Amino acid sequence: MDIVLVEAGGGVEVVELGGRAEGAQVVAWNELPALVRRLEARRPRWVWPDTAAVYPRLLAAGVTVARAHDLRLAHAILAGSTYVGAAGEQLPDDRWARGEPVVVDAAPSLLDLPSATPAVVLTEAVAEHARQVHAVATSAHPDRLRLLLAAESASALLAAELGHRGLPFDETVHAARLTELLGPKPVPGGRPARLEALAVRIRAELAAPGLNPDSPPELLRALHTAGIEAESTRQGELERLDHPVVEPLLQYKQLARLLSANGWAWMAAWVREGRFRPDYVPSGVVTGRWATRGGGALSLPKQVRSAVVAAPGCCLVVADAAQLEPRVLAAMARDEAMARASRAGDLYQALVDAGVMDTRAHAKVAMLGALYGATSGEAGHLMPRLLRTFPVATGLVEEAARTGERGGVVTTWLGRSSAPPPESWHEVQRRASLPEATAADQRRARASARDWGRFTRNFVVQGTAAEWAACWLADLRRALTELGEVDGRRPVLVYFLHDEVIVETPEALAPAVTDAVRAAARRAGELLFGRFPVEFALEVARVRSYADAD
DNA sequence: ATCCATAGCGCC
DNA sequence: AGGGCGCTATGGAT
Repeated sequence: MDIVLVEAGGGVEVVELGGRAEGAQVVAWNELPALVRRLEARRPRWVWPDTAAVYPRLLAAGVTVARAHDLRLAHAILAGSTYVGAAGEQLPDDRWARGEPVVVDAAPSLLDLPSATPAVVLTEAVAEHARQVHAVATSAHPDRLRLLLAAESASALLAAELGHRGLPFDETVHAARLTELLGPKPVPGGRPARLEALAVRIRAELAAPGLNPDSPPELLRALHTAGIEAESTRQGELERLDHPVVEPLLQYKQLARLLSANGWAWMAAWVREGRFRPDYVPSGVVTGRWATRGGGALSLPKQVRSAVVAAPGCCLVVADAAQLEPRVLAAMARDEAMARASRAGDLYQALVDAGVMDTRAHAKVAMLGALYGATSGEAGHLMPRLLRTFPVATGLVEEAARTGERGGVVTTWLGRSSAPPPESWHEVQRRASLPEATAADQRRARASARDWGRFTRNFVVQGTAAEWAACWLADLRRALTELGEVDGRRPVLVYFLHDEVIVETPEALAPAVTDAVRAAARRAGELLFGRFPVEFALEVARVRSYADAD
């Protein structure tokens, strides 16, 4: 059963599609939670313009829903997908994908406040939904697209739930860590004591009294003045220098980074009542990965993870998919040899055991090089062996690269297509083919063609890996609701990071959660790739603190 | 005062 | 000359 829900005026309009109920119900926002709770018992799919605009308000009222169809996210996928044929032309209105108002209910008066969320009349939402259903049904892969849209919408629900629930975060632990490393919390705008002490040493070593080590240009000039030849102030380059300033400078940079990215100000802004609540943006990345807005949740440094501690009586089940992208590539390419390696557990070690690579480190560099399009250095050197060993899998990414170099569009396994290159890209290519083109024009064109090729090469793998992860999440989210509760607490997802999840659970349910996480990974593999025998290995840890997970 | 690009570093 | 991001501080431009 599908129920379409749109915001209308000060409330919402709700209608059941294909149901017996005549017409739509109009309810005020404060009546909505009760209505949703009542209808949810019938396990509907909620069809709405934008999960991010509606669901947080329901969560705030204590209401969760099991299934949804996000018209905005679905539109973005379908309008660009090469799987969608002529029906795609009926999805021209990009306002759907951007979450902008599609139709405004009434002529705005001077007193109307601008709405933060799209105003869509019910008939428009119903019509858009019908267009999307038709586009899927008439596509080259209806089953894949249906799976993708379901997983995408489930991700949207989960993203709102994660933002609402937050990641358990012990401010006392983090504050103690900051004080230990940086010194006591400074006055606003001031430098912590340990950082200031390092700055003093740096200035002395470089004989640069007024130097602000936070300024890369200033620092570079000071290095030059001191007779140190460096091209940049990057860590990797500083490490190679032989000079007494290097040690305090590297320490300074590391601590300054901690202070600015995850210091006291960060904690005050993003941690409340023992929970870190970032703002997740599912599909915020072109490849379909999640992004975040504020809080930097997708780069929670290892240094900070000791403060992520489960509530009393609970523990964290931390699971991450080992070498997800190569496994995904093996499956989508139907590469039997690489699939065999995937079943060995550690895919990189399997390459060593098979005599393909001499060390695990080399195997990893070579594999990532193939996914990213490395041409030089160590990875470039190891590439020929990989091409010979896995011609099918590497052939798939090579082909994706060539498509991109020609300015073409590539598509993930479930049907997300890359955007075509911008007009400026074509312009560069055109200029190089003119009779009067210079050698520089041609060099530039070749370089930008290769750049776009590396993008499309990685897009198909990174994008399909994101699809696997979304299916994994969706199944896990559902499975966790069936595990019951202990002392009023039930297992819940609290974090997601590309190929890694954290479930906070009562201790007693941790074994069941571990099973559910593994079962969900198996099911995700089957949902995407059927019976093709690729194994999606998980590393699962049961810990009190996130820092103990690896 | 505010916007924008860059450098640098964190994560996958 | 290795893909995708977010974030902060800086410094020049407006």
